Order: sequence, then structure tokens, then C-alpha cells
Amino acid sequence: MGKVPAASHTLAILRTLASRGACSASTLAADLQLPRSTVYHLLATLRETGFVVHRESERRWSLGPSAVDVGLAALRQDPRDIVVRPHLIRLAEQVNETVHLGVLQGAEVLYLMKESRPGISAAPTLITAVGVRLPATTTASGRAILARLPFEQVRALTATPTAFVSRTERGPRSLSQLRSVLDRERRQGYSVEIGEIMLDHASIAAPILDVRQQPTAAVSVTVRCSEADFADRVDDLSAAVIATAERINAAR
Amino acid sequence: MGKVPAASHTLAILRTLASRGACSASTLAADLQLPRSTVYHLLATLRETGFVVHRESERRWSLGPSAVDVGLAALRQDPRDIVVRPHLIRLAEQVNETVHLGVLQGAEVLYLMKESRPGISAAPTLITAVGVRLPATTTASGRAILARLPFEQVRALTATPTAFVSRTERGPRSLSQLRSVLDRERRQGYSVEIGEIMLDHASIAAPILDVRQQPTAAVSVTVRCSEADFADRVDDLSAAVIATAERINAAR
DNA sequence: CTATTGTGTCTGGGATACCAGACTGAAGGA
DNA sequence: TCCTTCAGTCTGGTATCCCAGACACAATAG
Repeated sequence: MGKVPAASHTLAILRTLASRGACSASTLAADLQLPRSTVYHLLATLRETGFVVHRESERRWSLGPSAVDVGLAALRQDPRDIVVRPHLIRLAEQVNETVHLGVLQGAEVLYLMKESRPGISAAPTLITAVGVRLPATTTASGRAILARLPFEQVRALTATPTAFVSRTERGPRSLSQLRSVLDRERRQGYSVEIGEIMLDHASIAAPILDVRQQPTAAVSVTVRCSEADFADRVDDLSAAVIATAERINAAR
Repeated sequence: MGKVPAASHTLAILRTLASRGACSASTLAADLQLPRSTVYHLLATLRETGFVVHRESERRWSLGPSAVDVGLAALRQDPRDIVVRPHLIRLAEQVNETVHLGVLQGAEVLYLMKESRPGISAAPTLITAVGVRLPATTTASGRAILARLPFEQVRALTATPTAFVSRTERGPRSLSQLRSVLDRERRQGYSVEIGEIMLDHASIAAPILDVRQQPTAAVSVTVRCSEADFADRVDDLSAAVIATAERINAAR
């Protein structure tokens, strides 16, 4: 524990609001096990600085514009943004589709980057906007990372009620099914998701590894097409995604 | 001033790192007028919680992954994201180009949202990625917002050495030139930027106003084409952008 | 190689921030 | 309408955090 509890608590409030969304001061006090008056003092400071906004009509507190500013600055200043993004842009141009960079967070994948040069696609693109998180077990990006983790770690990460929930009722439904899928995808070097996140959409992803060969992120391409049409494109798309991930690994 | 200086100082460190990028602890202490030991204590807490990362080889401190997480969560949880983004998606589909939402920050515009369905475009899209900030005076988005502000406020915002710096040597070079441009753009209801941010690219933007008719953001469309070709598209694009801004205003 | 500057850590005392709990007012339920 | 619950504010005493400054080590400049 650092020597500045007020600092720790302030940051804990930010993280709690990030993970659970807008909530009351009493909920924050309960979650963080702090006196309500302490939480109100910290919220007052957070509000003054714009990190938190008080929604008076709802009697709830939420993250504010300063949090957005700092977070986007952090994203822009991340050395990966400088190294990785040009590769994503090049891949998007090459395959003429939407490309993402995702990172694992617990049992979810968080999309940090997104570059598009899609062909004709009528589907809303909201679902993989920067900042969105989706279950790792049902996304190509998530599985590309999970496939390179020790299985004990995968088991621990997915030991939650929501790990196998899927909005399209597709994808692995149990740990043993997941293990089979991850084994196959690790051997082939890329992960594929067809219709698990969005019907009529498919994704291919390859992991990005650090110097110790640990997966840190995944590059993915998403296309809108039927399963039959997608079969024709798998070889080209997977080759392009793997090549891009390898170039990123080499650029370290 | 809040009653929790440690909280204020912690947040001030985050903002300073956001605005000036990675720097030494002594620089932070000087900027914030805090004792170095206090700054080190706060940095220790920020590092423990992942909000800050110590780049030991550079002996500098920078924003860390927790700052990215909280910022992206703040962006996603922003009620505007829920209200505004579907309109941007629809506009992108309609005009088949890249669409942004930008907000004013000082003399710069910050891109909060970006949706793409571009036609063929070989230019890198990095320059208007989410989180990027550009001078307000040379971007359509920035000028769309400035055009709706009292000119005294515009004068105050641009009273900096960098307000009229442009990487393409185009755009207004003085306050009086800016005033003329803003007057014209306010009358026509949209702002246009041709080749000021990127050569061979043009943007059209319309402001989004709050209930007091104050500009809070701007919607813009960016296309890649020559100045001659762009002239043919101005009417259609500006009508679409203005209509989208009006729909967003009506959705409040 | 030496001197200077800057980074990072440590200490103890005094100023102050945190906590428990009371109070007021608003919202919700019966 | 009344009662209960919750939000938000306030107070004062004690535990503790912040600051000045010293020290060791690393990096830079001459």
C-alpha cells in the first residue's frame, strides 16, 4: 500500500465508476469500505477537477470529461500507438476491411484501436468501437490471446458466471469446449469467430507477443459476409493478419 | 479548493502527464509547485494502481494502462455516446465517408468519436483517430464550434503562439482573417476545410448546440478528393452534416 | 577523470485530514 | 399523510500525512 491513502482512494473511485458505471455515493462507500463523509470529500475534489460528474436528478455520480481527456491522452501517448497503428492502417488498406487491436482484461477483450476501410457493410459498427469490451471466449481477438496462455490461467480467468454468455448463443459453452477450440486455434496460428459476436460477420485474429512470448494483444480483421462466402477468404485474411502480427512483434 | 489536497495533487499529476506527455518527477514538482518527496509518494501510489508507468531507462514518468481503461470507460459511459454515435453511423453510411465528433479544448479540437465507411482512400487515417487533438482554427470541426462563440472568447482562446500554426501552411494566419472566416461560416451554417489538415482531403462540419444554443461539439465528414472535385459535393455533404447535427440537437 | 546536476529514497515533527456520527432534507413506500 | 430510507452536509478530536531537507547514487558536462 502506498503512503497516500487519499490518493489510493481517489483512484479507486475512478476505477469503480469505470467498472460499474454511474452509481450513488453510498454504493462507492460500500464497495471501497470507506466512511460516507470521506467519499463525499473525495467526490467533491473529483467533481471540481472534472473527473467526475454529479447527476443530480438521478442522485448518481459518473465519470466526467477530465477522465475522458486523460484516458485518450494515455491512449495516444502509449508507445504501442506509435508502433502498432501504422501496421493496422496498412492491413486495413490491404484487406479493405475493419481492423482492431484488442487487449485482454480479465475475461474480456478491450478494443484499443480500430481502423477501417470496409467494403459495403450495412451493419452498425458500434459493437467494436474503441473502448468496448466483449467476452474473450467468444471473440477471435480474445481467443487468440487465451490460446497462448497456460490453460490454468484460462481456467482461472473464465471461472465467472458470464464468461460463457453469448448474445448470439454461439461459441464455446463450457471450459472443455473452450479448451478444444483454443488447442485447434493455437495450432493453426489464428483464431476465427463466425457469427458469435454479430450474425453475418466473421473475424480472424492473431496474437501479438512480448519478448517472453507472452500474448499482450491481438490484431483482428472483421468482415461482413455469410459463412459460405467467408470460407473462400479465410486463407488470404489469416495470412495477412498473421503477417501483420509478426511485423508488429518484429518492430519491438 | 476541495478538502483533500492529496486527491487534488494526484489528479493534477494525471492532467499534467496528459497535456505534456512523459516527463521527470522534478518537472512535475515544478509544474505543480509541490515538494519532490510529495510527488514521489503520489507517483508511487499512481504506479501501484497502474495509472502511471515509470520509464526507468528514460527516467521519466508516463500515463499507464489504468488511465486508458478509465478514460475509455468514461467515453463509453458518456450519455452522448449513446445518443450521438448512432447518428454518426447513419451519416457515415449515407455519405460513405469518414465521420467524426469533435469537442473544443482550449484552442484545439479533440476527436471523441470516429465512424468510417470511406470510399477508396490511400491516405493514412491516423491523423484524426480518437484522442487526437488538432488546432481549432484550421479544422472544420474547430471552426464550426468557434463560429458560434462570442468573438471575445475566440480572441482569448487563440491568444497563444501556436493557435495559427498549420502544418500545411494553409488556413487563417491572423485573428482578423479568422474572424472573416468564422463570420462567413456562421452565416452558411457549416465550416469547410480544404487541404489545411491534410492535402487532398476536405472536411465539412456543423456545430452541435446545447439547450442554451452554446456550441458543445461538432459533427464532421472528411473526404479525400481534389479541390475541384470537392466543389461538386459541398452542397450534398453540407446538407447531410447539418441535418445530422440538427437531429442530434433535437434528440437532447 | 572530476565536478555538477538530477533522480530517487528516507526521516521526524507539526499541521491537518480522516472518521464516527449527528443533523437536515429529499425521495419512496405503505 | 406519515414513516422509513437514503443523500448530502457538518463537526471536532486524534491519528497520520506532508514537508523540508539530508543522503546516496546515477547521469551528464567539461
